[in-house]
Amino acid sequence: MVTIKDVAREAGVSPKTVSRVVNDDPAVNGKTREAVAEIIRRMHYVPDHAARMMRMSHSSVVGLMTDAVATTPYSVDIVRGTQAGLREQSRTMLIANTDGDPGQEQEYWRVFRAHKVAGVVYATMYHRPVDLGAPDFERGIVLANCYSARRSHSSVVPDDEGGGYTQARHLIELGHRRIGIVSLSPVLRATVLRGAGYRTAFAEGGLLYDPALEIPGFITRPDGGEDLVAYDAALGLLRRADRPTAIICGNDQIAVQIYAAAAALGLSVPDDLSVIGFDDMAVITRTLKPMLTSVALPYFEIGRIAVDILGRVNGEIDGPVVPQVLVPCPLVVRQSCRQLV
Amino acid sequence: MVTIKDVAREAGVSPKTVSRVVNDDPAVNGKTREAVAEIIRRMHYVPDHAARMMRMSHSSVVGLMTDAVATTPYSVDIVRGTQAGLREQSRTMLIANTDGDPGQEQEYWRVFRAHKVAGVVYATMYHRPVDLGAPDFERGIVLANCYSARRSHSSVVPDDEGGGYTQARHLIELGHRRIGIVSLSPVLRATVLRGAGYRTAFAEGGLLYDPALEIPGFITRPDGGEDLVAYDAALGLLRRADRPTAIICGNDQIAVQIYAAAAALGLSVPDDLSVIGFDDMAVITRTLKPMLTSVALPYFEIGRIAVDILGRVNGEIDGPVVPQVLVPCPLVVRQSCRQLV
DNA sequence: GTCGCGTGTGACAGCGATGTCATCAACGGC
DNA sequence: GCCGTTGATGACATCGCTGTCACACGCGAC
Repeated sequence: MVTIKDVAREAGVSPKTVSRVVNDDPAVNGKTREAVAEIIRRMHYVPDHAARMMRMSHSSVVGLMTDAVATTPYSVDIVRGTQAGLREQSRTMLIANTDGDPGQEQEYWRVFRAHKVAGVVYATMYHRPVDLGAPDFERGIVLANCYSARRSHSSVVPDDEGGGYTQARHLIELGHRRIGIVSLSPVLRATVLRGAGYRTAFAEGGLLYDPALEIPGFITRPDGGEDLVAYDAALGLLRRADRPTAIICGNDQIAVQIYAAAAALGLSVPDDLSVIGFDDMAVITRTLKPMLTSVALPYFEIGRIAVDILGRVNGEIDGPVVPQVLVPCPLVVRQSCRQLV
Repeated sequence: MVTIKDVAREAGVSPKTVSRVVNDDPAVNGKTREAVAEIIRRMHYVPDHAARMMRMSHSSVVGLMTDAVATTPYSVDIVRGTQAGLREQSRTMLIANTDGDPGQEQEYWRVFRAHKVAGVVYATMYHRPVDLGAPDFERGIVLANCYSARRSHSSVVPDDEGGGYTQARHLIELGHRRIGIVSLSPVLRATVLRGAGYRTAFAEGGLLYDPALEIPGFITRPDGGEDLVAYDAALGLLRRADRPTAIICGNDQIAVQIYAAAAALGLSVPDDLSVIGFDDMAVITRTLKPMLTSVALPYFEIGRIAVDILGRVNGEIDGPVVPQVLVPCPLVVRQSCRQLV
């Protein structure tokens, strides 16, 4: 390994001067700076992170602690967003996947402490409350896609209520008056919040919210697993005499089954039935025929913003430390919803 | 921060003894060990990674360099597998996403050098050749889901040919004799390899390979993007007088469109048409009605094995350094293929 | 009593970087 | 010609940890 001393010797200056050049200290003569910089390039000198970190007693690495985010298709974009945010700060990311196991989580908190990470983004796969169990960790922690019931940390979460409102509003604007809903498991926070959004939009549009038209598309089994029953839910809705002209889905997977149910009944999307998804998972929305209109979960943005907030919490970036950021869920219009005359 | 000296003072021993306890050096009296360990627990002492790394001049962190793996639903499992492998070695992972930009990649090689990472897993989203452009990096590098055309590094790749063989073989064993293929873009290596697999299985089963029955489901646009045209491809196949009884898909997204095309023609899966996918993306395979039989891309295993090979390359794990590992693609049987009488 | 040996422990140096403070040359003002 | 100031550079200590080597002690062999 080539060290600062090697460079210093080669350049005929002291190590401290090389250090100054590396760190853009203005108190270096232009000529010296040039010469040293050239030698650094030539020798491929890269300052040792460990030594630097030791001297400066904090690292340029941020920890990303997740239950399963980094490893499931649903919310990987949080990772991408986090990484993008960190890149702007020339930082890197140490990633820890706990698989939801508290033992592993405990272990990784130790790792993060050992690495003196500059902060931690704590992300979850589902939008839900978390309890961090007071890890004795001195640097900032920001929650992404989750929030602290005790309000102990700042959080960045999707605006599920707004997302639900957007879904319903879009259909209402297209002229739909009978709207069915095939929702996520009722135990999820997202379901509750979006339900509130639906009602607001319905009320605004002068529609009545009819509980008979809302059916869960997922049911949670006693063992914690989930069964996707959207197909049957959709059949139930579509066989009614007063068949809805549009269906709001709790996520894009539900939409897949609704397409199938509609096809089975000889109904065409969007001519006979409009469908709007949630999540905007490219793999599904762009694969279905016709392509699925959906409301996006802004995971990339969530990650990015979490990093920003983390900077504020640590006082490295100017700006207020807000307790919670609601990130809007934008509408992505494709071909699955039709304007009623 | 509580340091080794703090612990030493508290325990009334020298820092070196504390160090011995932390590192399980047997040359410590049982009583001393107990006492020191207790104090360590009580004070929440965590050895400083930077200092340790500096002293020992290598890190317990492995770099994961990817083009987009960490951030796309397709191949995130490589990340999970890598992490799982590292966990067994009590290591952690520094993650770098280049978005395919050589400038970023260059930058991250520097970061990895600065961190003195113990090695690098270089993973790509698609199975393809790569040219690492000789980064002056001293520790081991293992390629995951890609390989070096110049054979300069060990690689771990999916056995696409075997996967193709498995798809075809499964259908043949179920009695199918006319099998259509809706493949990935012909420019992909996977397409070529799987094609070879199909032919082998066809030959074994005494079937003729009919080029008219193989149609691309994706086409690559001049701008590099891809268009999913599997729906039309499927219609073409299914409207033939000598309609195939089964279709092999290049991936699971293609299967979605084939389901749709079949439904449009009033054909039922699997009664009138058997469909077998590739990739085994849970979001799709378990969402379709009926659930999709597919051949899995063993991304998790690839990541895991890559870490193992990395250990061998670095001489930390016993075992031969093989130039390439082909990881089998297992068949996952669900409900989309039917036995012909 | 001396020696050798094994066991447990500590003193000390040094890994590579940087903060602090000292040094030194050049220069303008008196 | 002297002094204070400014600008550029270097000497040195230090961050937390561990490898090396030395030392102290107890014990058995001669």
